[in-house]
Amino acid sequence: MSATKTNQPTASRGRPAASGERRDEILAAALTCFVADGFHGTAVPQVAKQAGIATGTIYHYFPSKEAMVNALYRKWKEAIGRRVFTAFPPAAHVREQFRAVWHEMVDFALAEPDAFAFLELHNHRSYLDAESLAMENRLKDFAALMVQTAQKRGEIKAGPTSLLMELVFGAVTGMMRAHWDGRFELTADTRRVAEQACWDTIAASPG
Amino acid sequence: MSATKTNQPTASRGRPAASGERRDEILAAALTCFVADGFHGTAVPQVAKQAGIATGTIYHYFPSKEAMVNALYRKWKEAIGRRVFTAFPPAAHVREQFRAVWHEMVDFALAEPDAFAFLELHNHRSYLDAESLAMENRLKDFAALMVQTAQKRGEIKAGPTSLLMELVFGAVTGMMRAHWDGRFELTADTRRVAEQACWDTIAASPG
DNA sequence: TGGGTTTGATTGAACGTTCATTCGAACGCC
DNA sequence: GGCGTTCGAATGAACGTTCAATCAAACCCA
Repeated sequence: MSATKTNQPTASRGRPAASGERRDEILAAALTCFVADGFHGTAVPQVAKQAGIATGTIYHYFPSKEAMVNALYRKWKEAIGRRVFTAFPPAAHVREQFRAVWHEMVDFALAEPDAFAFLELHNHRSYLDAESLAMENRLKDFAALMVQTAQKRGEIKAGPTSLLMELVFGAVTGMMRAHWDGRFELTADTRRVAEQACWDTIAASPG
Repeated sequence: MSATKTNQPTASRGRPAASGERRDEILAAALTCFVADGFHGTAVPQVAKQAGIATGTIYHYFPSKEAMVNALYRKWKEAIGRRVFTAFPPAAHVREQFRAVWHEMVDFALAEPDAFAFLELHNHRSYLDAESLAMENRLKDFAALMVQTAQKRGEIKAGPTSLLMELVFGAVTGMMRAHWDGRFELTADTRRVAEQACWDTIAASPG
């Protein structure tokens, strides 16, 4: 009948998880919570509960809640970046390059809806650090190169490269949001229409 | 030497503000805070400080923080809705209707950047009530009617009406975000290019 | 191989802080 | 004088974070 302020043993502990596995479980739980309630709207114990672990364990893997959200952001920003970069056909015509990148992005969004929603549907500025924000630009610089090259050839509209890119990024984001909200269904046919529509956005005017 | 737990008088109080004025001041302060830090990232005393009033005064005008954010959302969603509806030329050709609506939205975004950013750049689902969310749909139903009519005439691409609308809404949102992030400048020329690009998104394919 | 030791992952109660909200006193105006 | 408005300290719940205790596994030397 110890009345000490220390904890009493209740369940199994001390068993280490396979390396890196526990960390990923925490990030997965955090993703679910952040997508539902946002960063500030999610409590750390809530993430722990979602992951099925104790609150303290989170701090064994991340020094702070902020470090955790930054790790999560980088993980998925890197994932989508690698996918797009890998799918990019350097030798193909711009129209083909665009199609490949566009479908890769949508494939990613459909395969990892929470990750896509977290990356694109939230305002991260108040808690992401400089390095995390820099990753965003690396992806966009790559896309800018593709667009700029095609602009010089007259295959894509003249005007600020960033404008054209953001119009398409924004369109895809809006499309995915509406799809998840159930405002329309994203069938193979619909995808084809949407891809063509996005290309028409930046394609050199028909005259 | 009163050691009571009540407060001592320090500054002027009790002076009533003109009717409705104080309420608007609070909403303006809340908008600034919510855009910067998000709803959950903003403390009520922070809003009070921004408004230059005491914390308690906020609760004279709003029963809770949640009621406040809902009032803010409705105020600006109604404002942009009224502007778009007023600017809409019912007798004009679809191309002209689209141009009018598009520029009205961008005008609003430039005139009220915080309001636009708050409405479109944040994920509201966790704190908006049903009535607030319903306002969103009323605006979109109106736009859907314009698009659907033109689709039947073959002036706009075939496909889910919502898809085409969301592509354009998303594109405009992405464009404004990039503009405010300083990724390009939104000059009169750029606006013209962007408007045409958005029209090309939904316009019936050149063939 | 076996018994003692070290390692480090895990726990959850506790801590100090901050949050949304309350409330009684103070104030200006009718 | 009383009513509507304003104030800001008080309140208790919830927050992010800490940490001593715990135990399973890995390790070590016989």
